[in-house]
Amino acid sequence: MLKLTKKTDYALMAINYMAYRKEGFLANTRNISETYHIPLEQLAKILQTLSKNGIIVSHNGPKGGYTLGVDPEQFTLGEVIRAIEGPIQMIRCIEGESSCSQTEQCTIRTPLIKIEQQLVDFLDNITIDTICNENEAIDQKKAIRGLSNISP
Amino acid sequence: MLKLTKKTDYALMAINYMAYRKEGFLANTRNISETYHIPLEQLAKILQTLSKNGIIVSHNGPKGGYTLGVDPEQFTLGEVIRAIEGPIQMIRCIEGESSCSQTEQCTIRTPLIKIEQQLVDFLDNITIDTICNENEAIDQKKAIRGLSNISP
DNA sequence: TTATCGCCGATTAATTTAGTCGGACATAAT
DNA sequence: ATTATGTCCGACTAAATTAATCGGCGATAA
Ligand code: FES
Ligand code: FES
Repeated sequence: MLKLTKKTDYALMAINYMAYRKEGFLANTRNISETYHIPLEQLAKILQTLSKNGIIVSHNGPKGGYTLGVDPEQFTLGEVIRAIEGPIQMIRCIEGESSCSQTEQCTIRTPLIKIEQQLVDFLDNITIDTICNENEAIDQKKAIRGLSNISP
Repeated sequence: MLKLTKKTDYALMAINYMAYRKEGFLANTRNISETYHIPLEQLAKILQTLSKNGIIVSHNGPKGGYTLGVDPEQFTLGEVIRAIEGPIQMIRCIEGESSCSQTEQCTIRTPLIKIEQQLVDFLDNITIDTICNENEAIDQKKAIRGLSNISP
């Protein structure tokens, strides 16, 4: 049903949690886990993946945690999905690898690849702030914007 | 990974098989199954579902089979997906039913529903002929169009 | 030097998707 | 009428994917 994975859900929540925070704020796994009732161990894994992909930045040791590593207004939903779930693919039979028994006579593959590309473009045009904007952090955001508008 | 189900794949292949056929042509499950190497029993199920949704029309008895029940230039990919896989939903937590343990404090649900709606609109604007056009049936199609162009 | 954090591989459990089985009903041809 | 060939339908098993857990390591601020 073209569903996003629960992992992606969690990832987006975590990113949202970190977005538009004060300089120096560190989000740790436990806090996020408790805030959203996400299983700790699983969230840890997800954050590690995000970190490995540079989407968030890790700070080790006690009082450590994570910081958002990208600009919510530049970074897109498509990239988050790819980081967590791997490449976006509507069709399952990729050229070369793991071809299904239909690959030879499949008539719908080529046209679906084009549609898939449009889907990817669509997701790559949805910035993270579209998702983060609808909650309380919006106030902080406005404050930040107000500041940066002083020196145009 | 926003993947389409194999069932949908099969459904699209079958629809493609039936599209732009001569008046009176009946496609039977066995033929389609052998042409594309789709497991017979499974294809049968899929065709029954399509039939129940009016996408194809069934003709019982020997020499029976199926006929396309919709206009490939009017009918969309979104409707096929819905017929086979149920409603398109990126997010898994639907209001009321089966709420996950995050529903209460989930910050990403509302914005994702909007994005999901855009996705649905996108799929509802892709007509079946976009998928069927890229193969040999195109000749037949042109012939049909040529005929109908005689009397504008 | 220790308690608190992130890091990682492997494993198990749950859910979803794929494919199968067995038997009913419809009908055209013999 | 009987038969062969087709659709129809529910329940079932198998495979694949996703969700969640476990156990132990490494970094570092207090
Ligand atoms: S179903 Fe595998 S290539 Fe189309
Ligand atoms: S994860 Fe269930 S509502 Fe968002």
